[in-house]
Amino acid sequence: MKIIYNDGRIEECPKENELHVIRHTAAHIMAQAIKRLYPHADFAYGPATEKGFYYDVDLGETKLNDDDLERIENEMCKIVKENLPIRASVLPREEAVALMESRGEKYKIEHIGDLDENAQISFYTQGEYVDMCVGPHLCYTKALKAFKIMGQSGAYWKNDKNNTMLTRINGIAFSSQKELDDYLVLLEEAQKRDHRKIGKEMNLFMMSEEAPGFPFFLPKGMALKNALIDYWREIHTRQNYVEVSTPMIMNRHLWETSGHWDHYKDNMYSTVIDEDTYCIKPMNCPGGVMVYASKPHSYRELPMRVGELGLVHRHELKGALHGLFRVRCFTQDDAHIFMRREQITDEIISVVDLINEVYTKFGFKYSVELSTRPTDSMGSDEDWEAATEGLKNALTKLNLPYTINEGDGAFYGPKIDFHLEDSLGRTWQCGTIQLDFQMPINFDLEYIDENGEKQRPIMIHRVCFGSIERFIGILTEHFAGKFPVWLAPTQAKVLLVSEKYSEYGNKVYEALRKAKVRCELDDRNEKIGYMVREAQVINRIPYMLIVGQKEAESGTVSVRSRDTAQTETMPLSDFIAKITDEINERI
RNA sequence: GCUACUGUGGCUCAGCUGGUAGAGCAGCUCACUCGUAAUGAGCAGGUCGCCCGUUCGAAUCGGGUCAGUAGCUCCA
Repeated sequence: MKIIYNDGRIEECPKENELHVIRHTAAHIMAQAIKRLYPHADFAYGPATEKGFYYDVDLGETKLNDDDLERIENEMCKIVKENLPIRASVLPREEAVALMESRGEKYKIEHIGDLDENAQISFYTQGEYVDMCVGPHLCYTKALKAFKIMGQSGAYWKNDKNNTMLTRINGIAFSSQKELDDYLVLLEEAQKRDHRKIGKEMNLFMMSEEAPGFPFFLPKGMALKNALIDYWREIHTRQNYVEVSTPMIMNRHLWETSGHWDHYKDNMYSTVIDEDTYCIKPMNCPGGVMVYASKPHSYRELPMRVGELGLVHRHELKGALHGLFRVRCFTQDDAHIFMRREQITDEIISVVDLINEVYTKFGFKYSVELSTRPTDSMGSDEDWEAATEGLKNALTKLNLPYTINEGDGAFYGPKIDFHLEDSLGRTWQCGTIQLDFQMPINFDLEYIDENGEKQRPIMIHRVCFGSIERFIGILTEHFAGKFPVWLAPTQAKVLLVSEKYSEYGNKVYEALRKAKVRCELDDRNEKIGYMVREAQVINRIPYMLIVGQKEAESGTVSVRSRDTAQTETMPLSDFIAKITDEINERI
């Protein structure tokens, strides 16, 4: 595949850049199509992305509907057919501005203003269309083989909500029609794993118009959540964490001390009690801090690891809500670690190890970000510097690759964030480790050192799952609802071949219950195929125990596996031993 | 909060240009007592998210509002 660079060179495209160039050219061709249909369109940015491409365009008062998008796509096809040559050119700054002015491209002019003074400003031309762009691009419009417009949305100029709202039209492009078709099939498959859909099918959770963003956990979802919590308690006890529970509602005064009132009040729910303002906790830290402050501490107690499964409420913008991924109330598997300065690196390493252990257990791939000081924050530059260095040191020591997310830290400290992918490849922050020098100052926390002197502890705020709700969403999509036995809401279901065997079926069911297996009995007058389908396909139950004459006579069960659809007949006691082993796999 | 779109029985959906709703699944009842991805028949279930308006008449048109979807902004 030949491509043209902005200095006019035409060369073979490195394989790894092909898709990017194809998508970037697709963006230009789309812009050209838009300009033909809407001559008043002003273009902003139109990059290739990881999945496709988009162009942000100012259409003034014009609103687009689906038919309009189809028209744009058709016009793109025409441009491809016209097989226009794509040419590059470079202009000095003034001429570049003049050219863009003559074409009424105000965003491009503003863009030139943002560029380095000596920057070469290059343009790509195809037919009547000219775009300011560094390239490279395909050499002919016909070289674009496969693309599709996927939708539109609003987007702010320069991603700043104080700027004009532009129309973002996004699409996907591939090097062949087959790859495009494959991708669309993949998308369909991914949608089948959507936790909102599976959550409904499996009766895990529900939402109500009466409580937007506040999920209801149904019995099945609660079983899953509790299994996850059991696991969490086991590993945290092993790591010498203790657990507390602190109040959901506390006086506004406390939130002023912690700094939440100043930095976070737009996201906090509050209420009036006896003429005083009380806030519903958006975070657990002040509670944890109060527990620490409730008595004096010796350096011998440090590091002190205090866990709390805290239900927090945050007023998130309604447009941001998304199934279990973005909700207004969620359970944080929180912990606050109080420690001495010299313990920072070791503690962070041990928390990273723990998070890694958990994610590895589920087979998750994750990415790590280091988020630094935001504009709206508190504390001295030195403390922020030291805290950020502390996190960096730990990451370096662990040899963990990470990217830096400038200005995305918490208002009280920098953080290491762990991101997990959903079925569509969108990433969601789950685990986070935040180093905090501020809260101990605000609450005047101290411990007595080996010389009998008062010292200020440092705090870590950390979560593994992040939000149990979000984590369950990720888990659901990761496993497509086919949870491992130890997590599955229902682990085994007894299916009767006919009512005649209900006595033996009940015996099997009771034996399973006694063995602490989460189980059900299907004694409806239905064909076995019907019950199997429901248990395996809809409810995704790991084991179906088919019970009929044969089994009743021999004291066995026919075990059908959800994952292999194979059946194996074994004595009931053998099955109980087998499933008990699998339930214990969580440890 | 912003942009576009969507909103019909528990679930998935049909209902063309306005004449007061239809299917499949699930549920219930009955028959069949059945061996591993849907047995058959019958019954019941909706003032079409909500409010206002246009009209002789609105699930269908207009406005508002609430909720949801995709993305933006923001965030676990």
